Amino acid sequence: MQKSFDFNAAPGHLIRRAQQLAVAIFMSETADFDITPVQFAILNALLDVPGEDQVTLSAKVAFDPATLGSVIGRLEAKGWLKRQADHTDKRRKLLWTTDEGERVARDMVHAVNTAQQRIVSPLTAEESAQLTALLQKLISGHSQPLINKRAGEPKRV
Amino acid sequence: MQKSFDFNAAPGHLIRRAQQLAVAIFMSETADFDITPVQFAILNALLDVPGEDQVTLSAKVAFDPATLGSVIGRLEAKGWLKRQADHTDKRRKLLWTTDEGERVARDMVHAVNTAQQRIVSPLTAEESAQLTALLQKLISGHSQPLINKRAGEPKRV
DNA sequence: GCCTAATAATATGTATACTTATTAAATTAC
DNA sequence: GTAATTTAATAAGTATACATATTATTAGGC
Repeated sequence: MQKSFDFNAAPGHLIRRAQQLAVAIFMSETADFDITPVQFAILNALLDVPGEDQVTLSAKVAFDPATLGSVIGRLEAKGWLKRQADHTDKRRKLLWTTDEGERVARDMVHAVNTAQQRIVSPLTAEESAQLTALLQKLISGHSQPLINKRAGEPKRV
Repeated sequence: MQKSFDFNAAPGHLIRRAQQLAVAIFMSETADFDITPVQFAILNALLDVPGEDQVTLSAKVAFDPATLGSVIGRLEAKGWLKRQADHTDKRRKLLWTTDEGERVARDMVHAVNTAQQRIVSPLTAEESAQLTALLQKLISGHSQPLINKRAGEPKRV
């Protein structure tokens, strides 16, 4: 009772633990595919919009562009994705899934869905829908500072 | 509409984004202290139970023990925490905050509370309480597989 | 049209996060 | 009471995650 700060009631702590669980469940459900949640997200996004550049993709799946580069490098090494220079704008590199990458992503969808269900399995269907709605509201409410994070923060010199 | 998998409705994706936001908000609120959420959690836990060993502490704040070791190393380097061998059980190392570590942790409590409020600021008070309750239920519902993760998972050979 | 701004990608460095392996010490099995 | 098991901590390796810096290229200001 003399706690300086109660972690069990702190949203930040609860979210961190939920994230731990979600990743662990995802990894156990997709163990046969040797892939991470982040890698699947990229592959999946490219199924919808093939030939996207890295910056646009990073915004869509909410990744840091610097991190995305290394993740893409691993996906390329696995042969699931290809990088190709844009002839119109030589700074950009466009991304495509390979045939195998596409096959793997589609084969995984069932396991990914199972993982999502397992994550919320302690909740009732109604509670699960509530949680989703609350998280969506929380995220969209912060979308401004996320997008313009750097511009909004004063530089410490 | 031809999405293979809809991330915007997937709990795993929403939780990951919430975690991103929570960390970013924590870091911006506590920028003056040069500390991370994880480091504060450890310091704070030691205020309540000084002289705890790393394994017990890692279970309490839900960290991987291997990760905890490196985090503690950084806290020790900053002079906020001390490691001391247990004379009864020489395998164990007991942890104490230093005077400065304790002072920093207490000075931070206000900023940490502000961060927690900012995280849920897009929600009403009622929604925020709902989210907390749902996350708590989700986490406690998974606590068994978390604690006995290795024992519960069949080894792939 | 040229010089400056901004942008895409990469590189670098720090900090989680987890797995597996290793080492030292304690516990248990017998 | 010694051997096998278990445990605490550390080490090594991979994968996010982000800030900052660098490089190449494009766009804008004039």
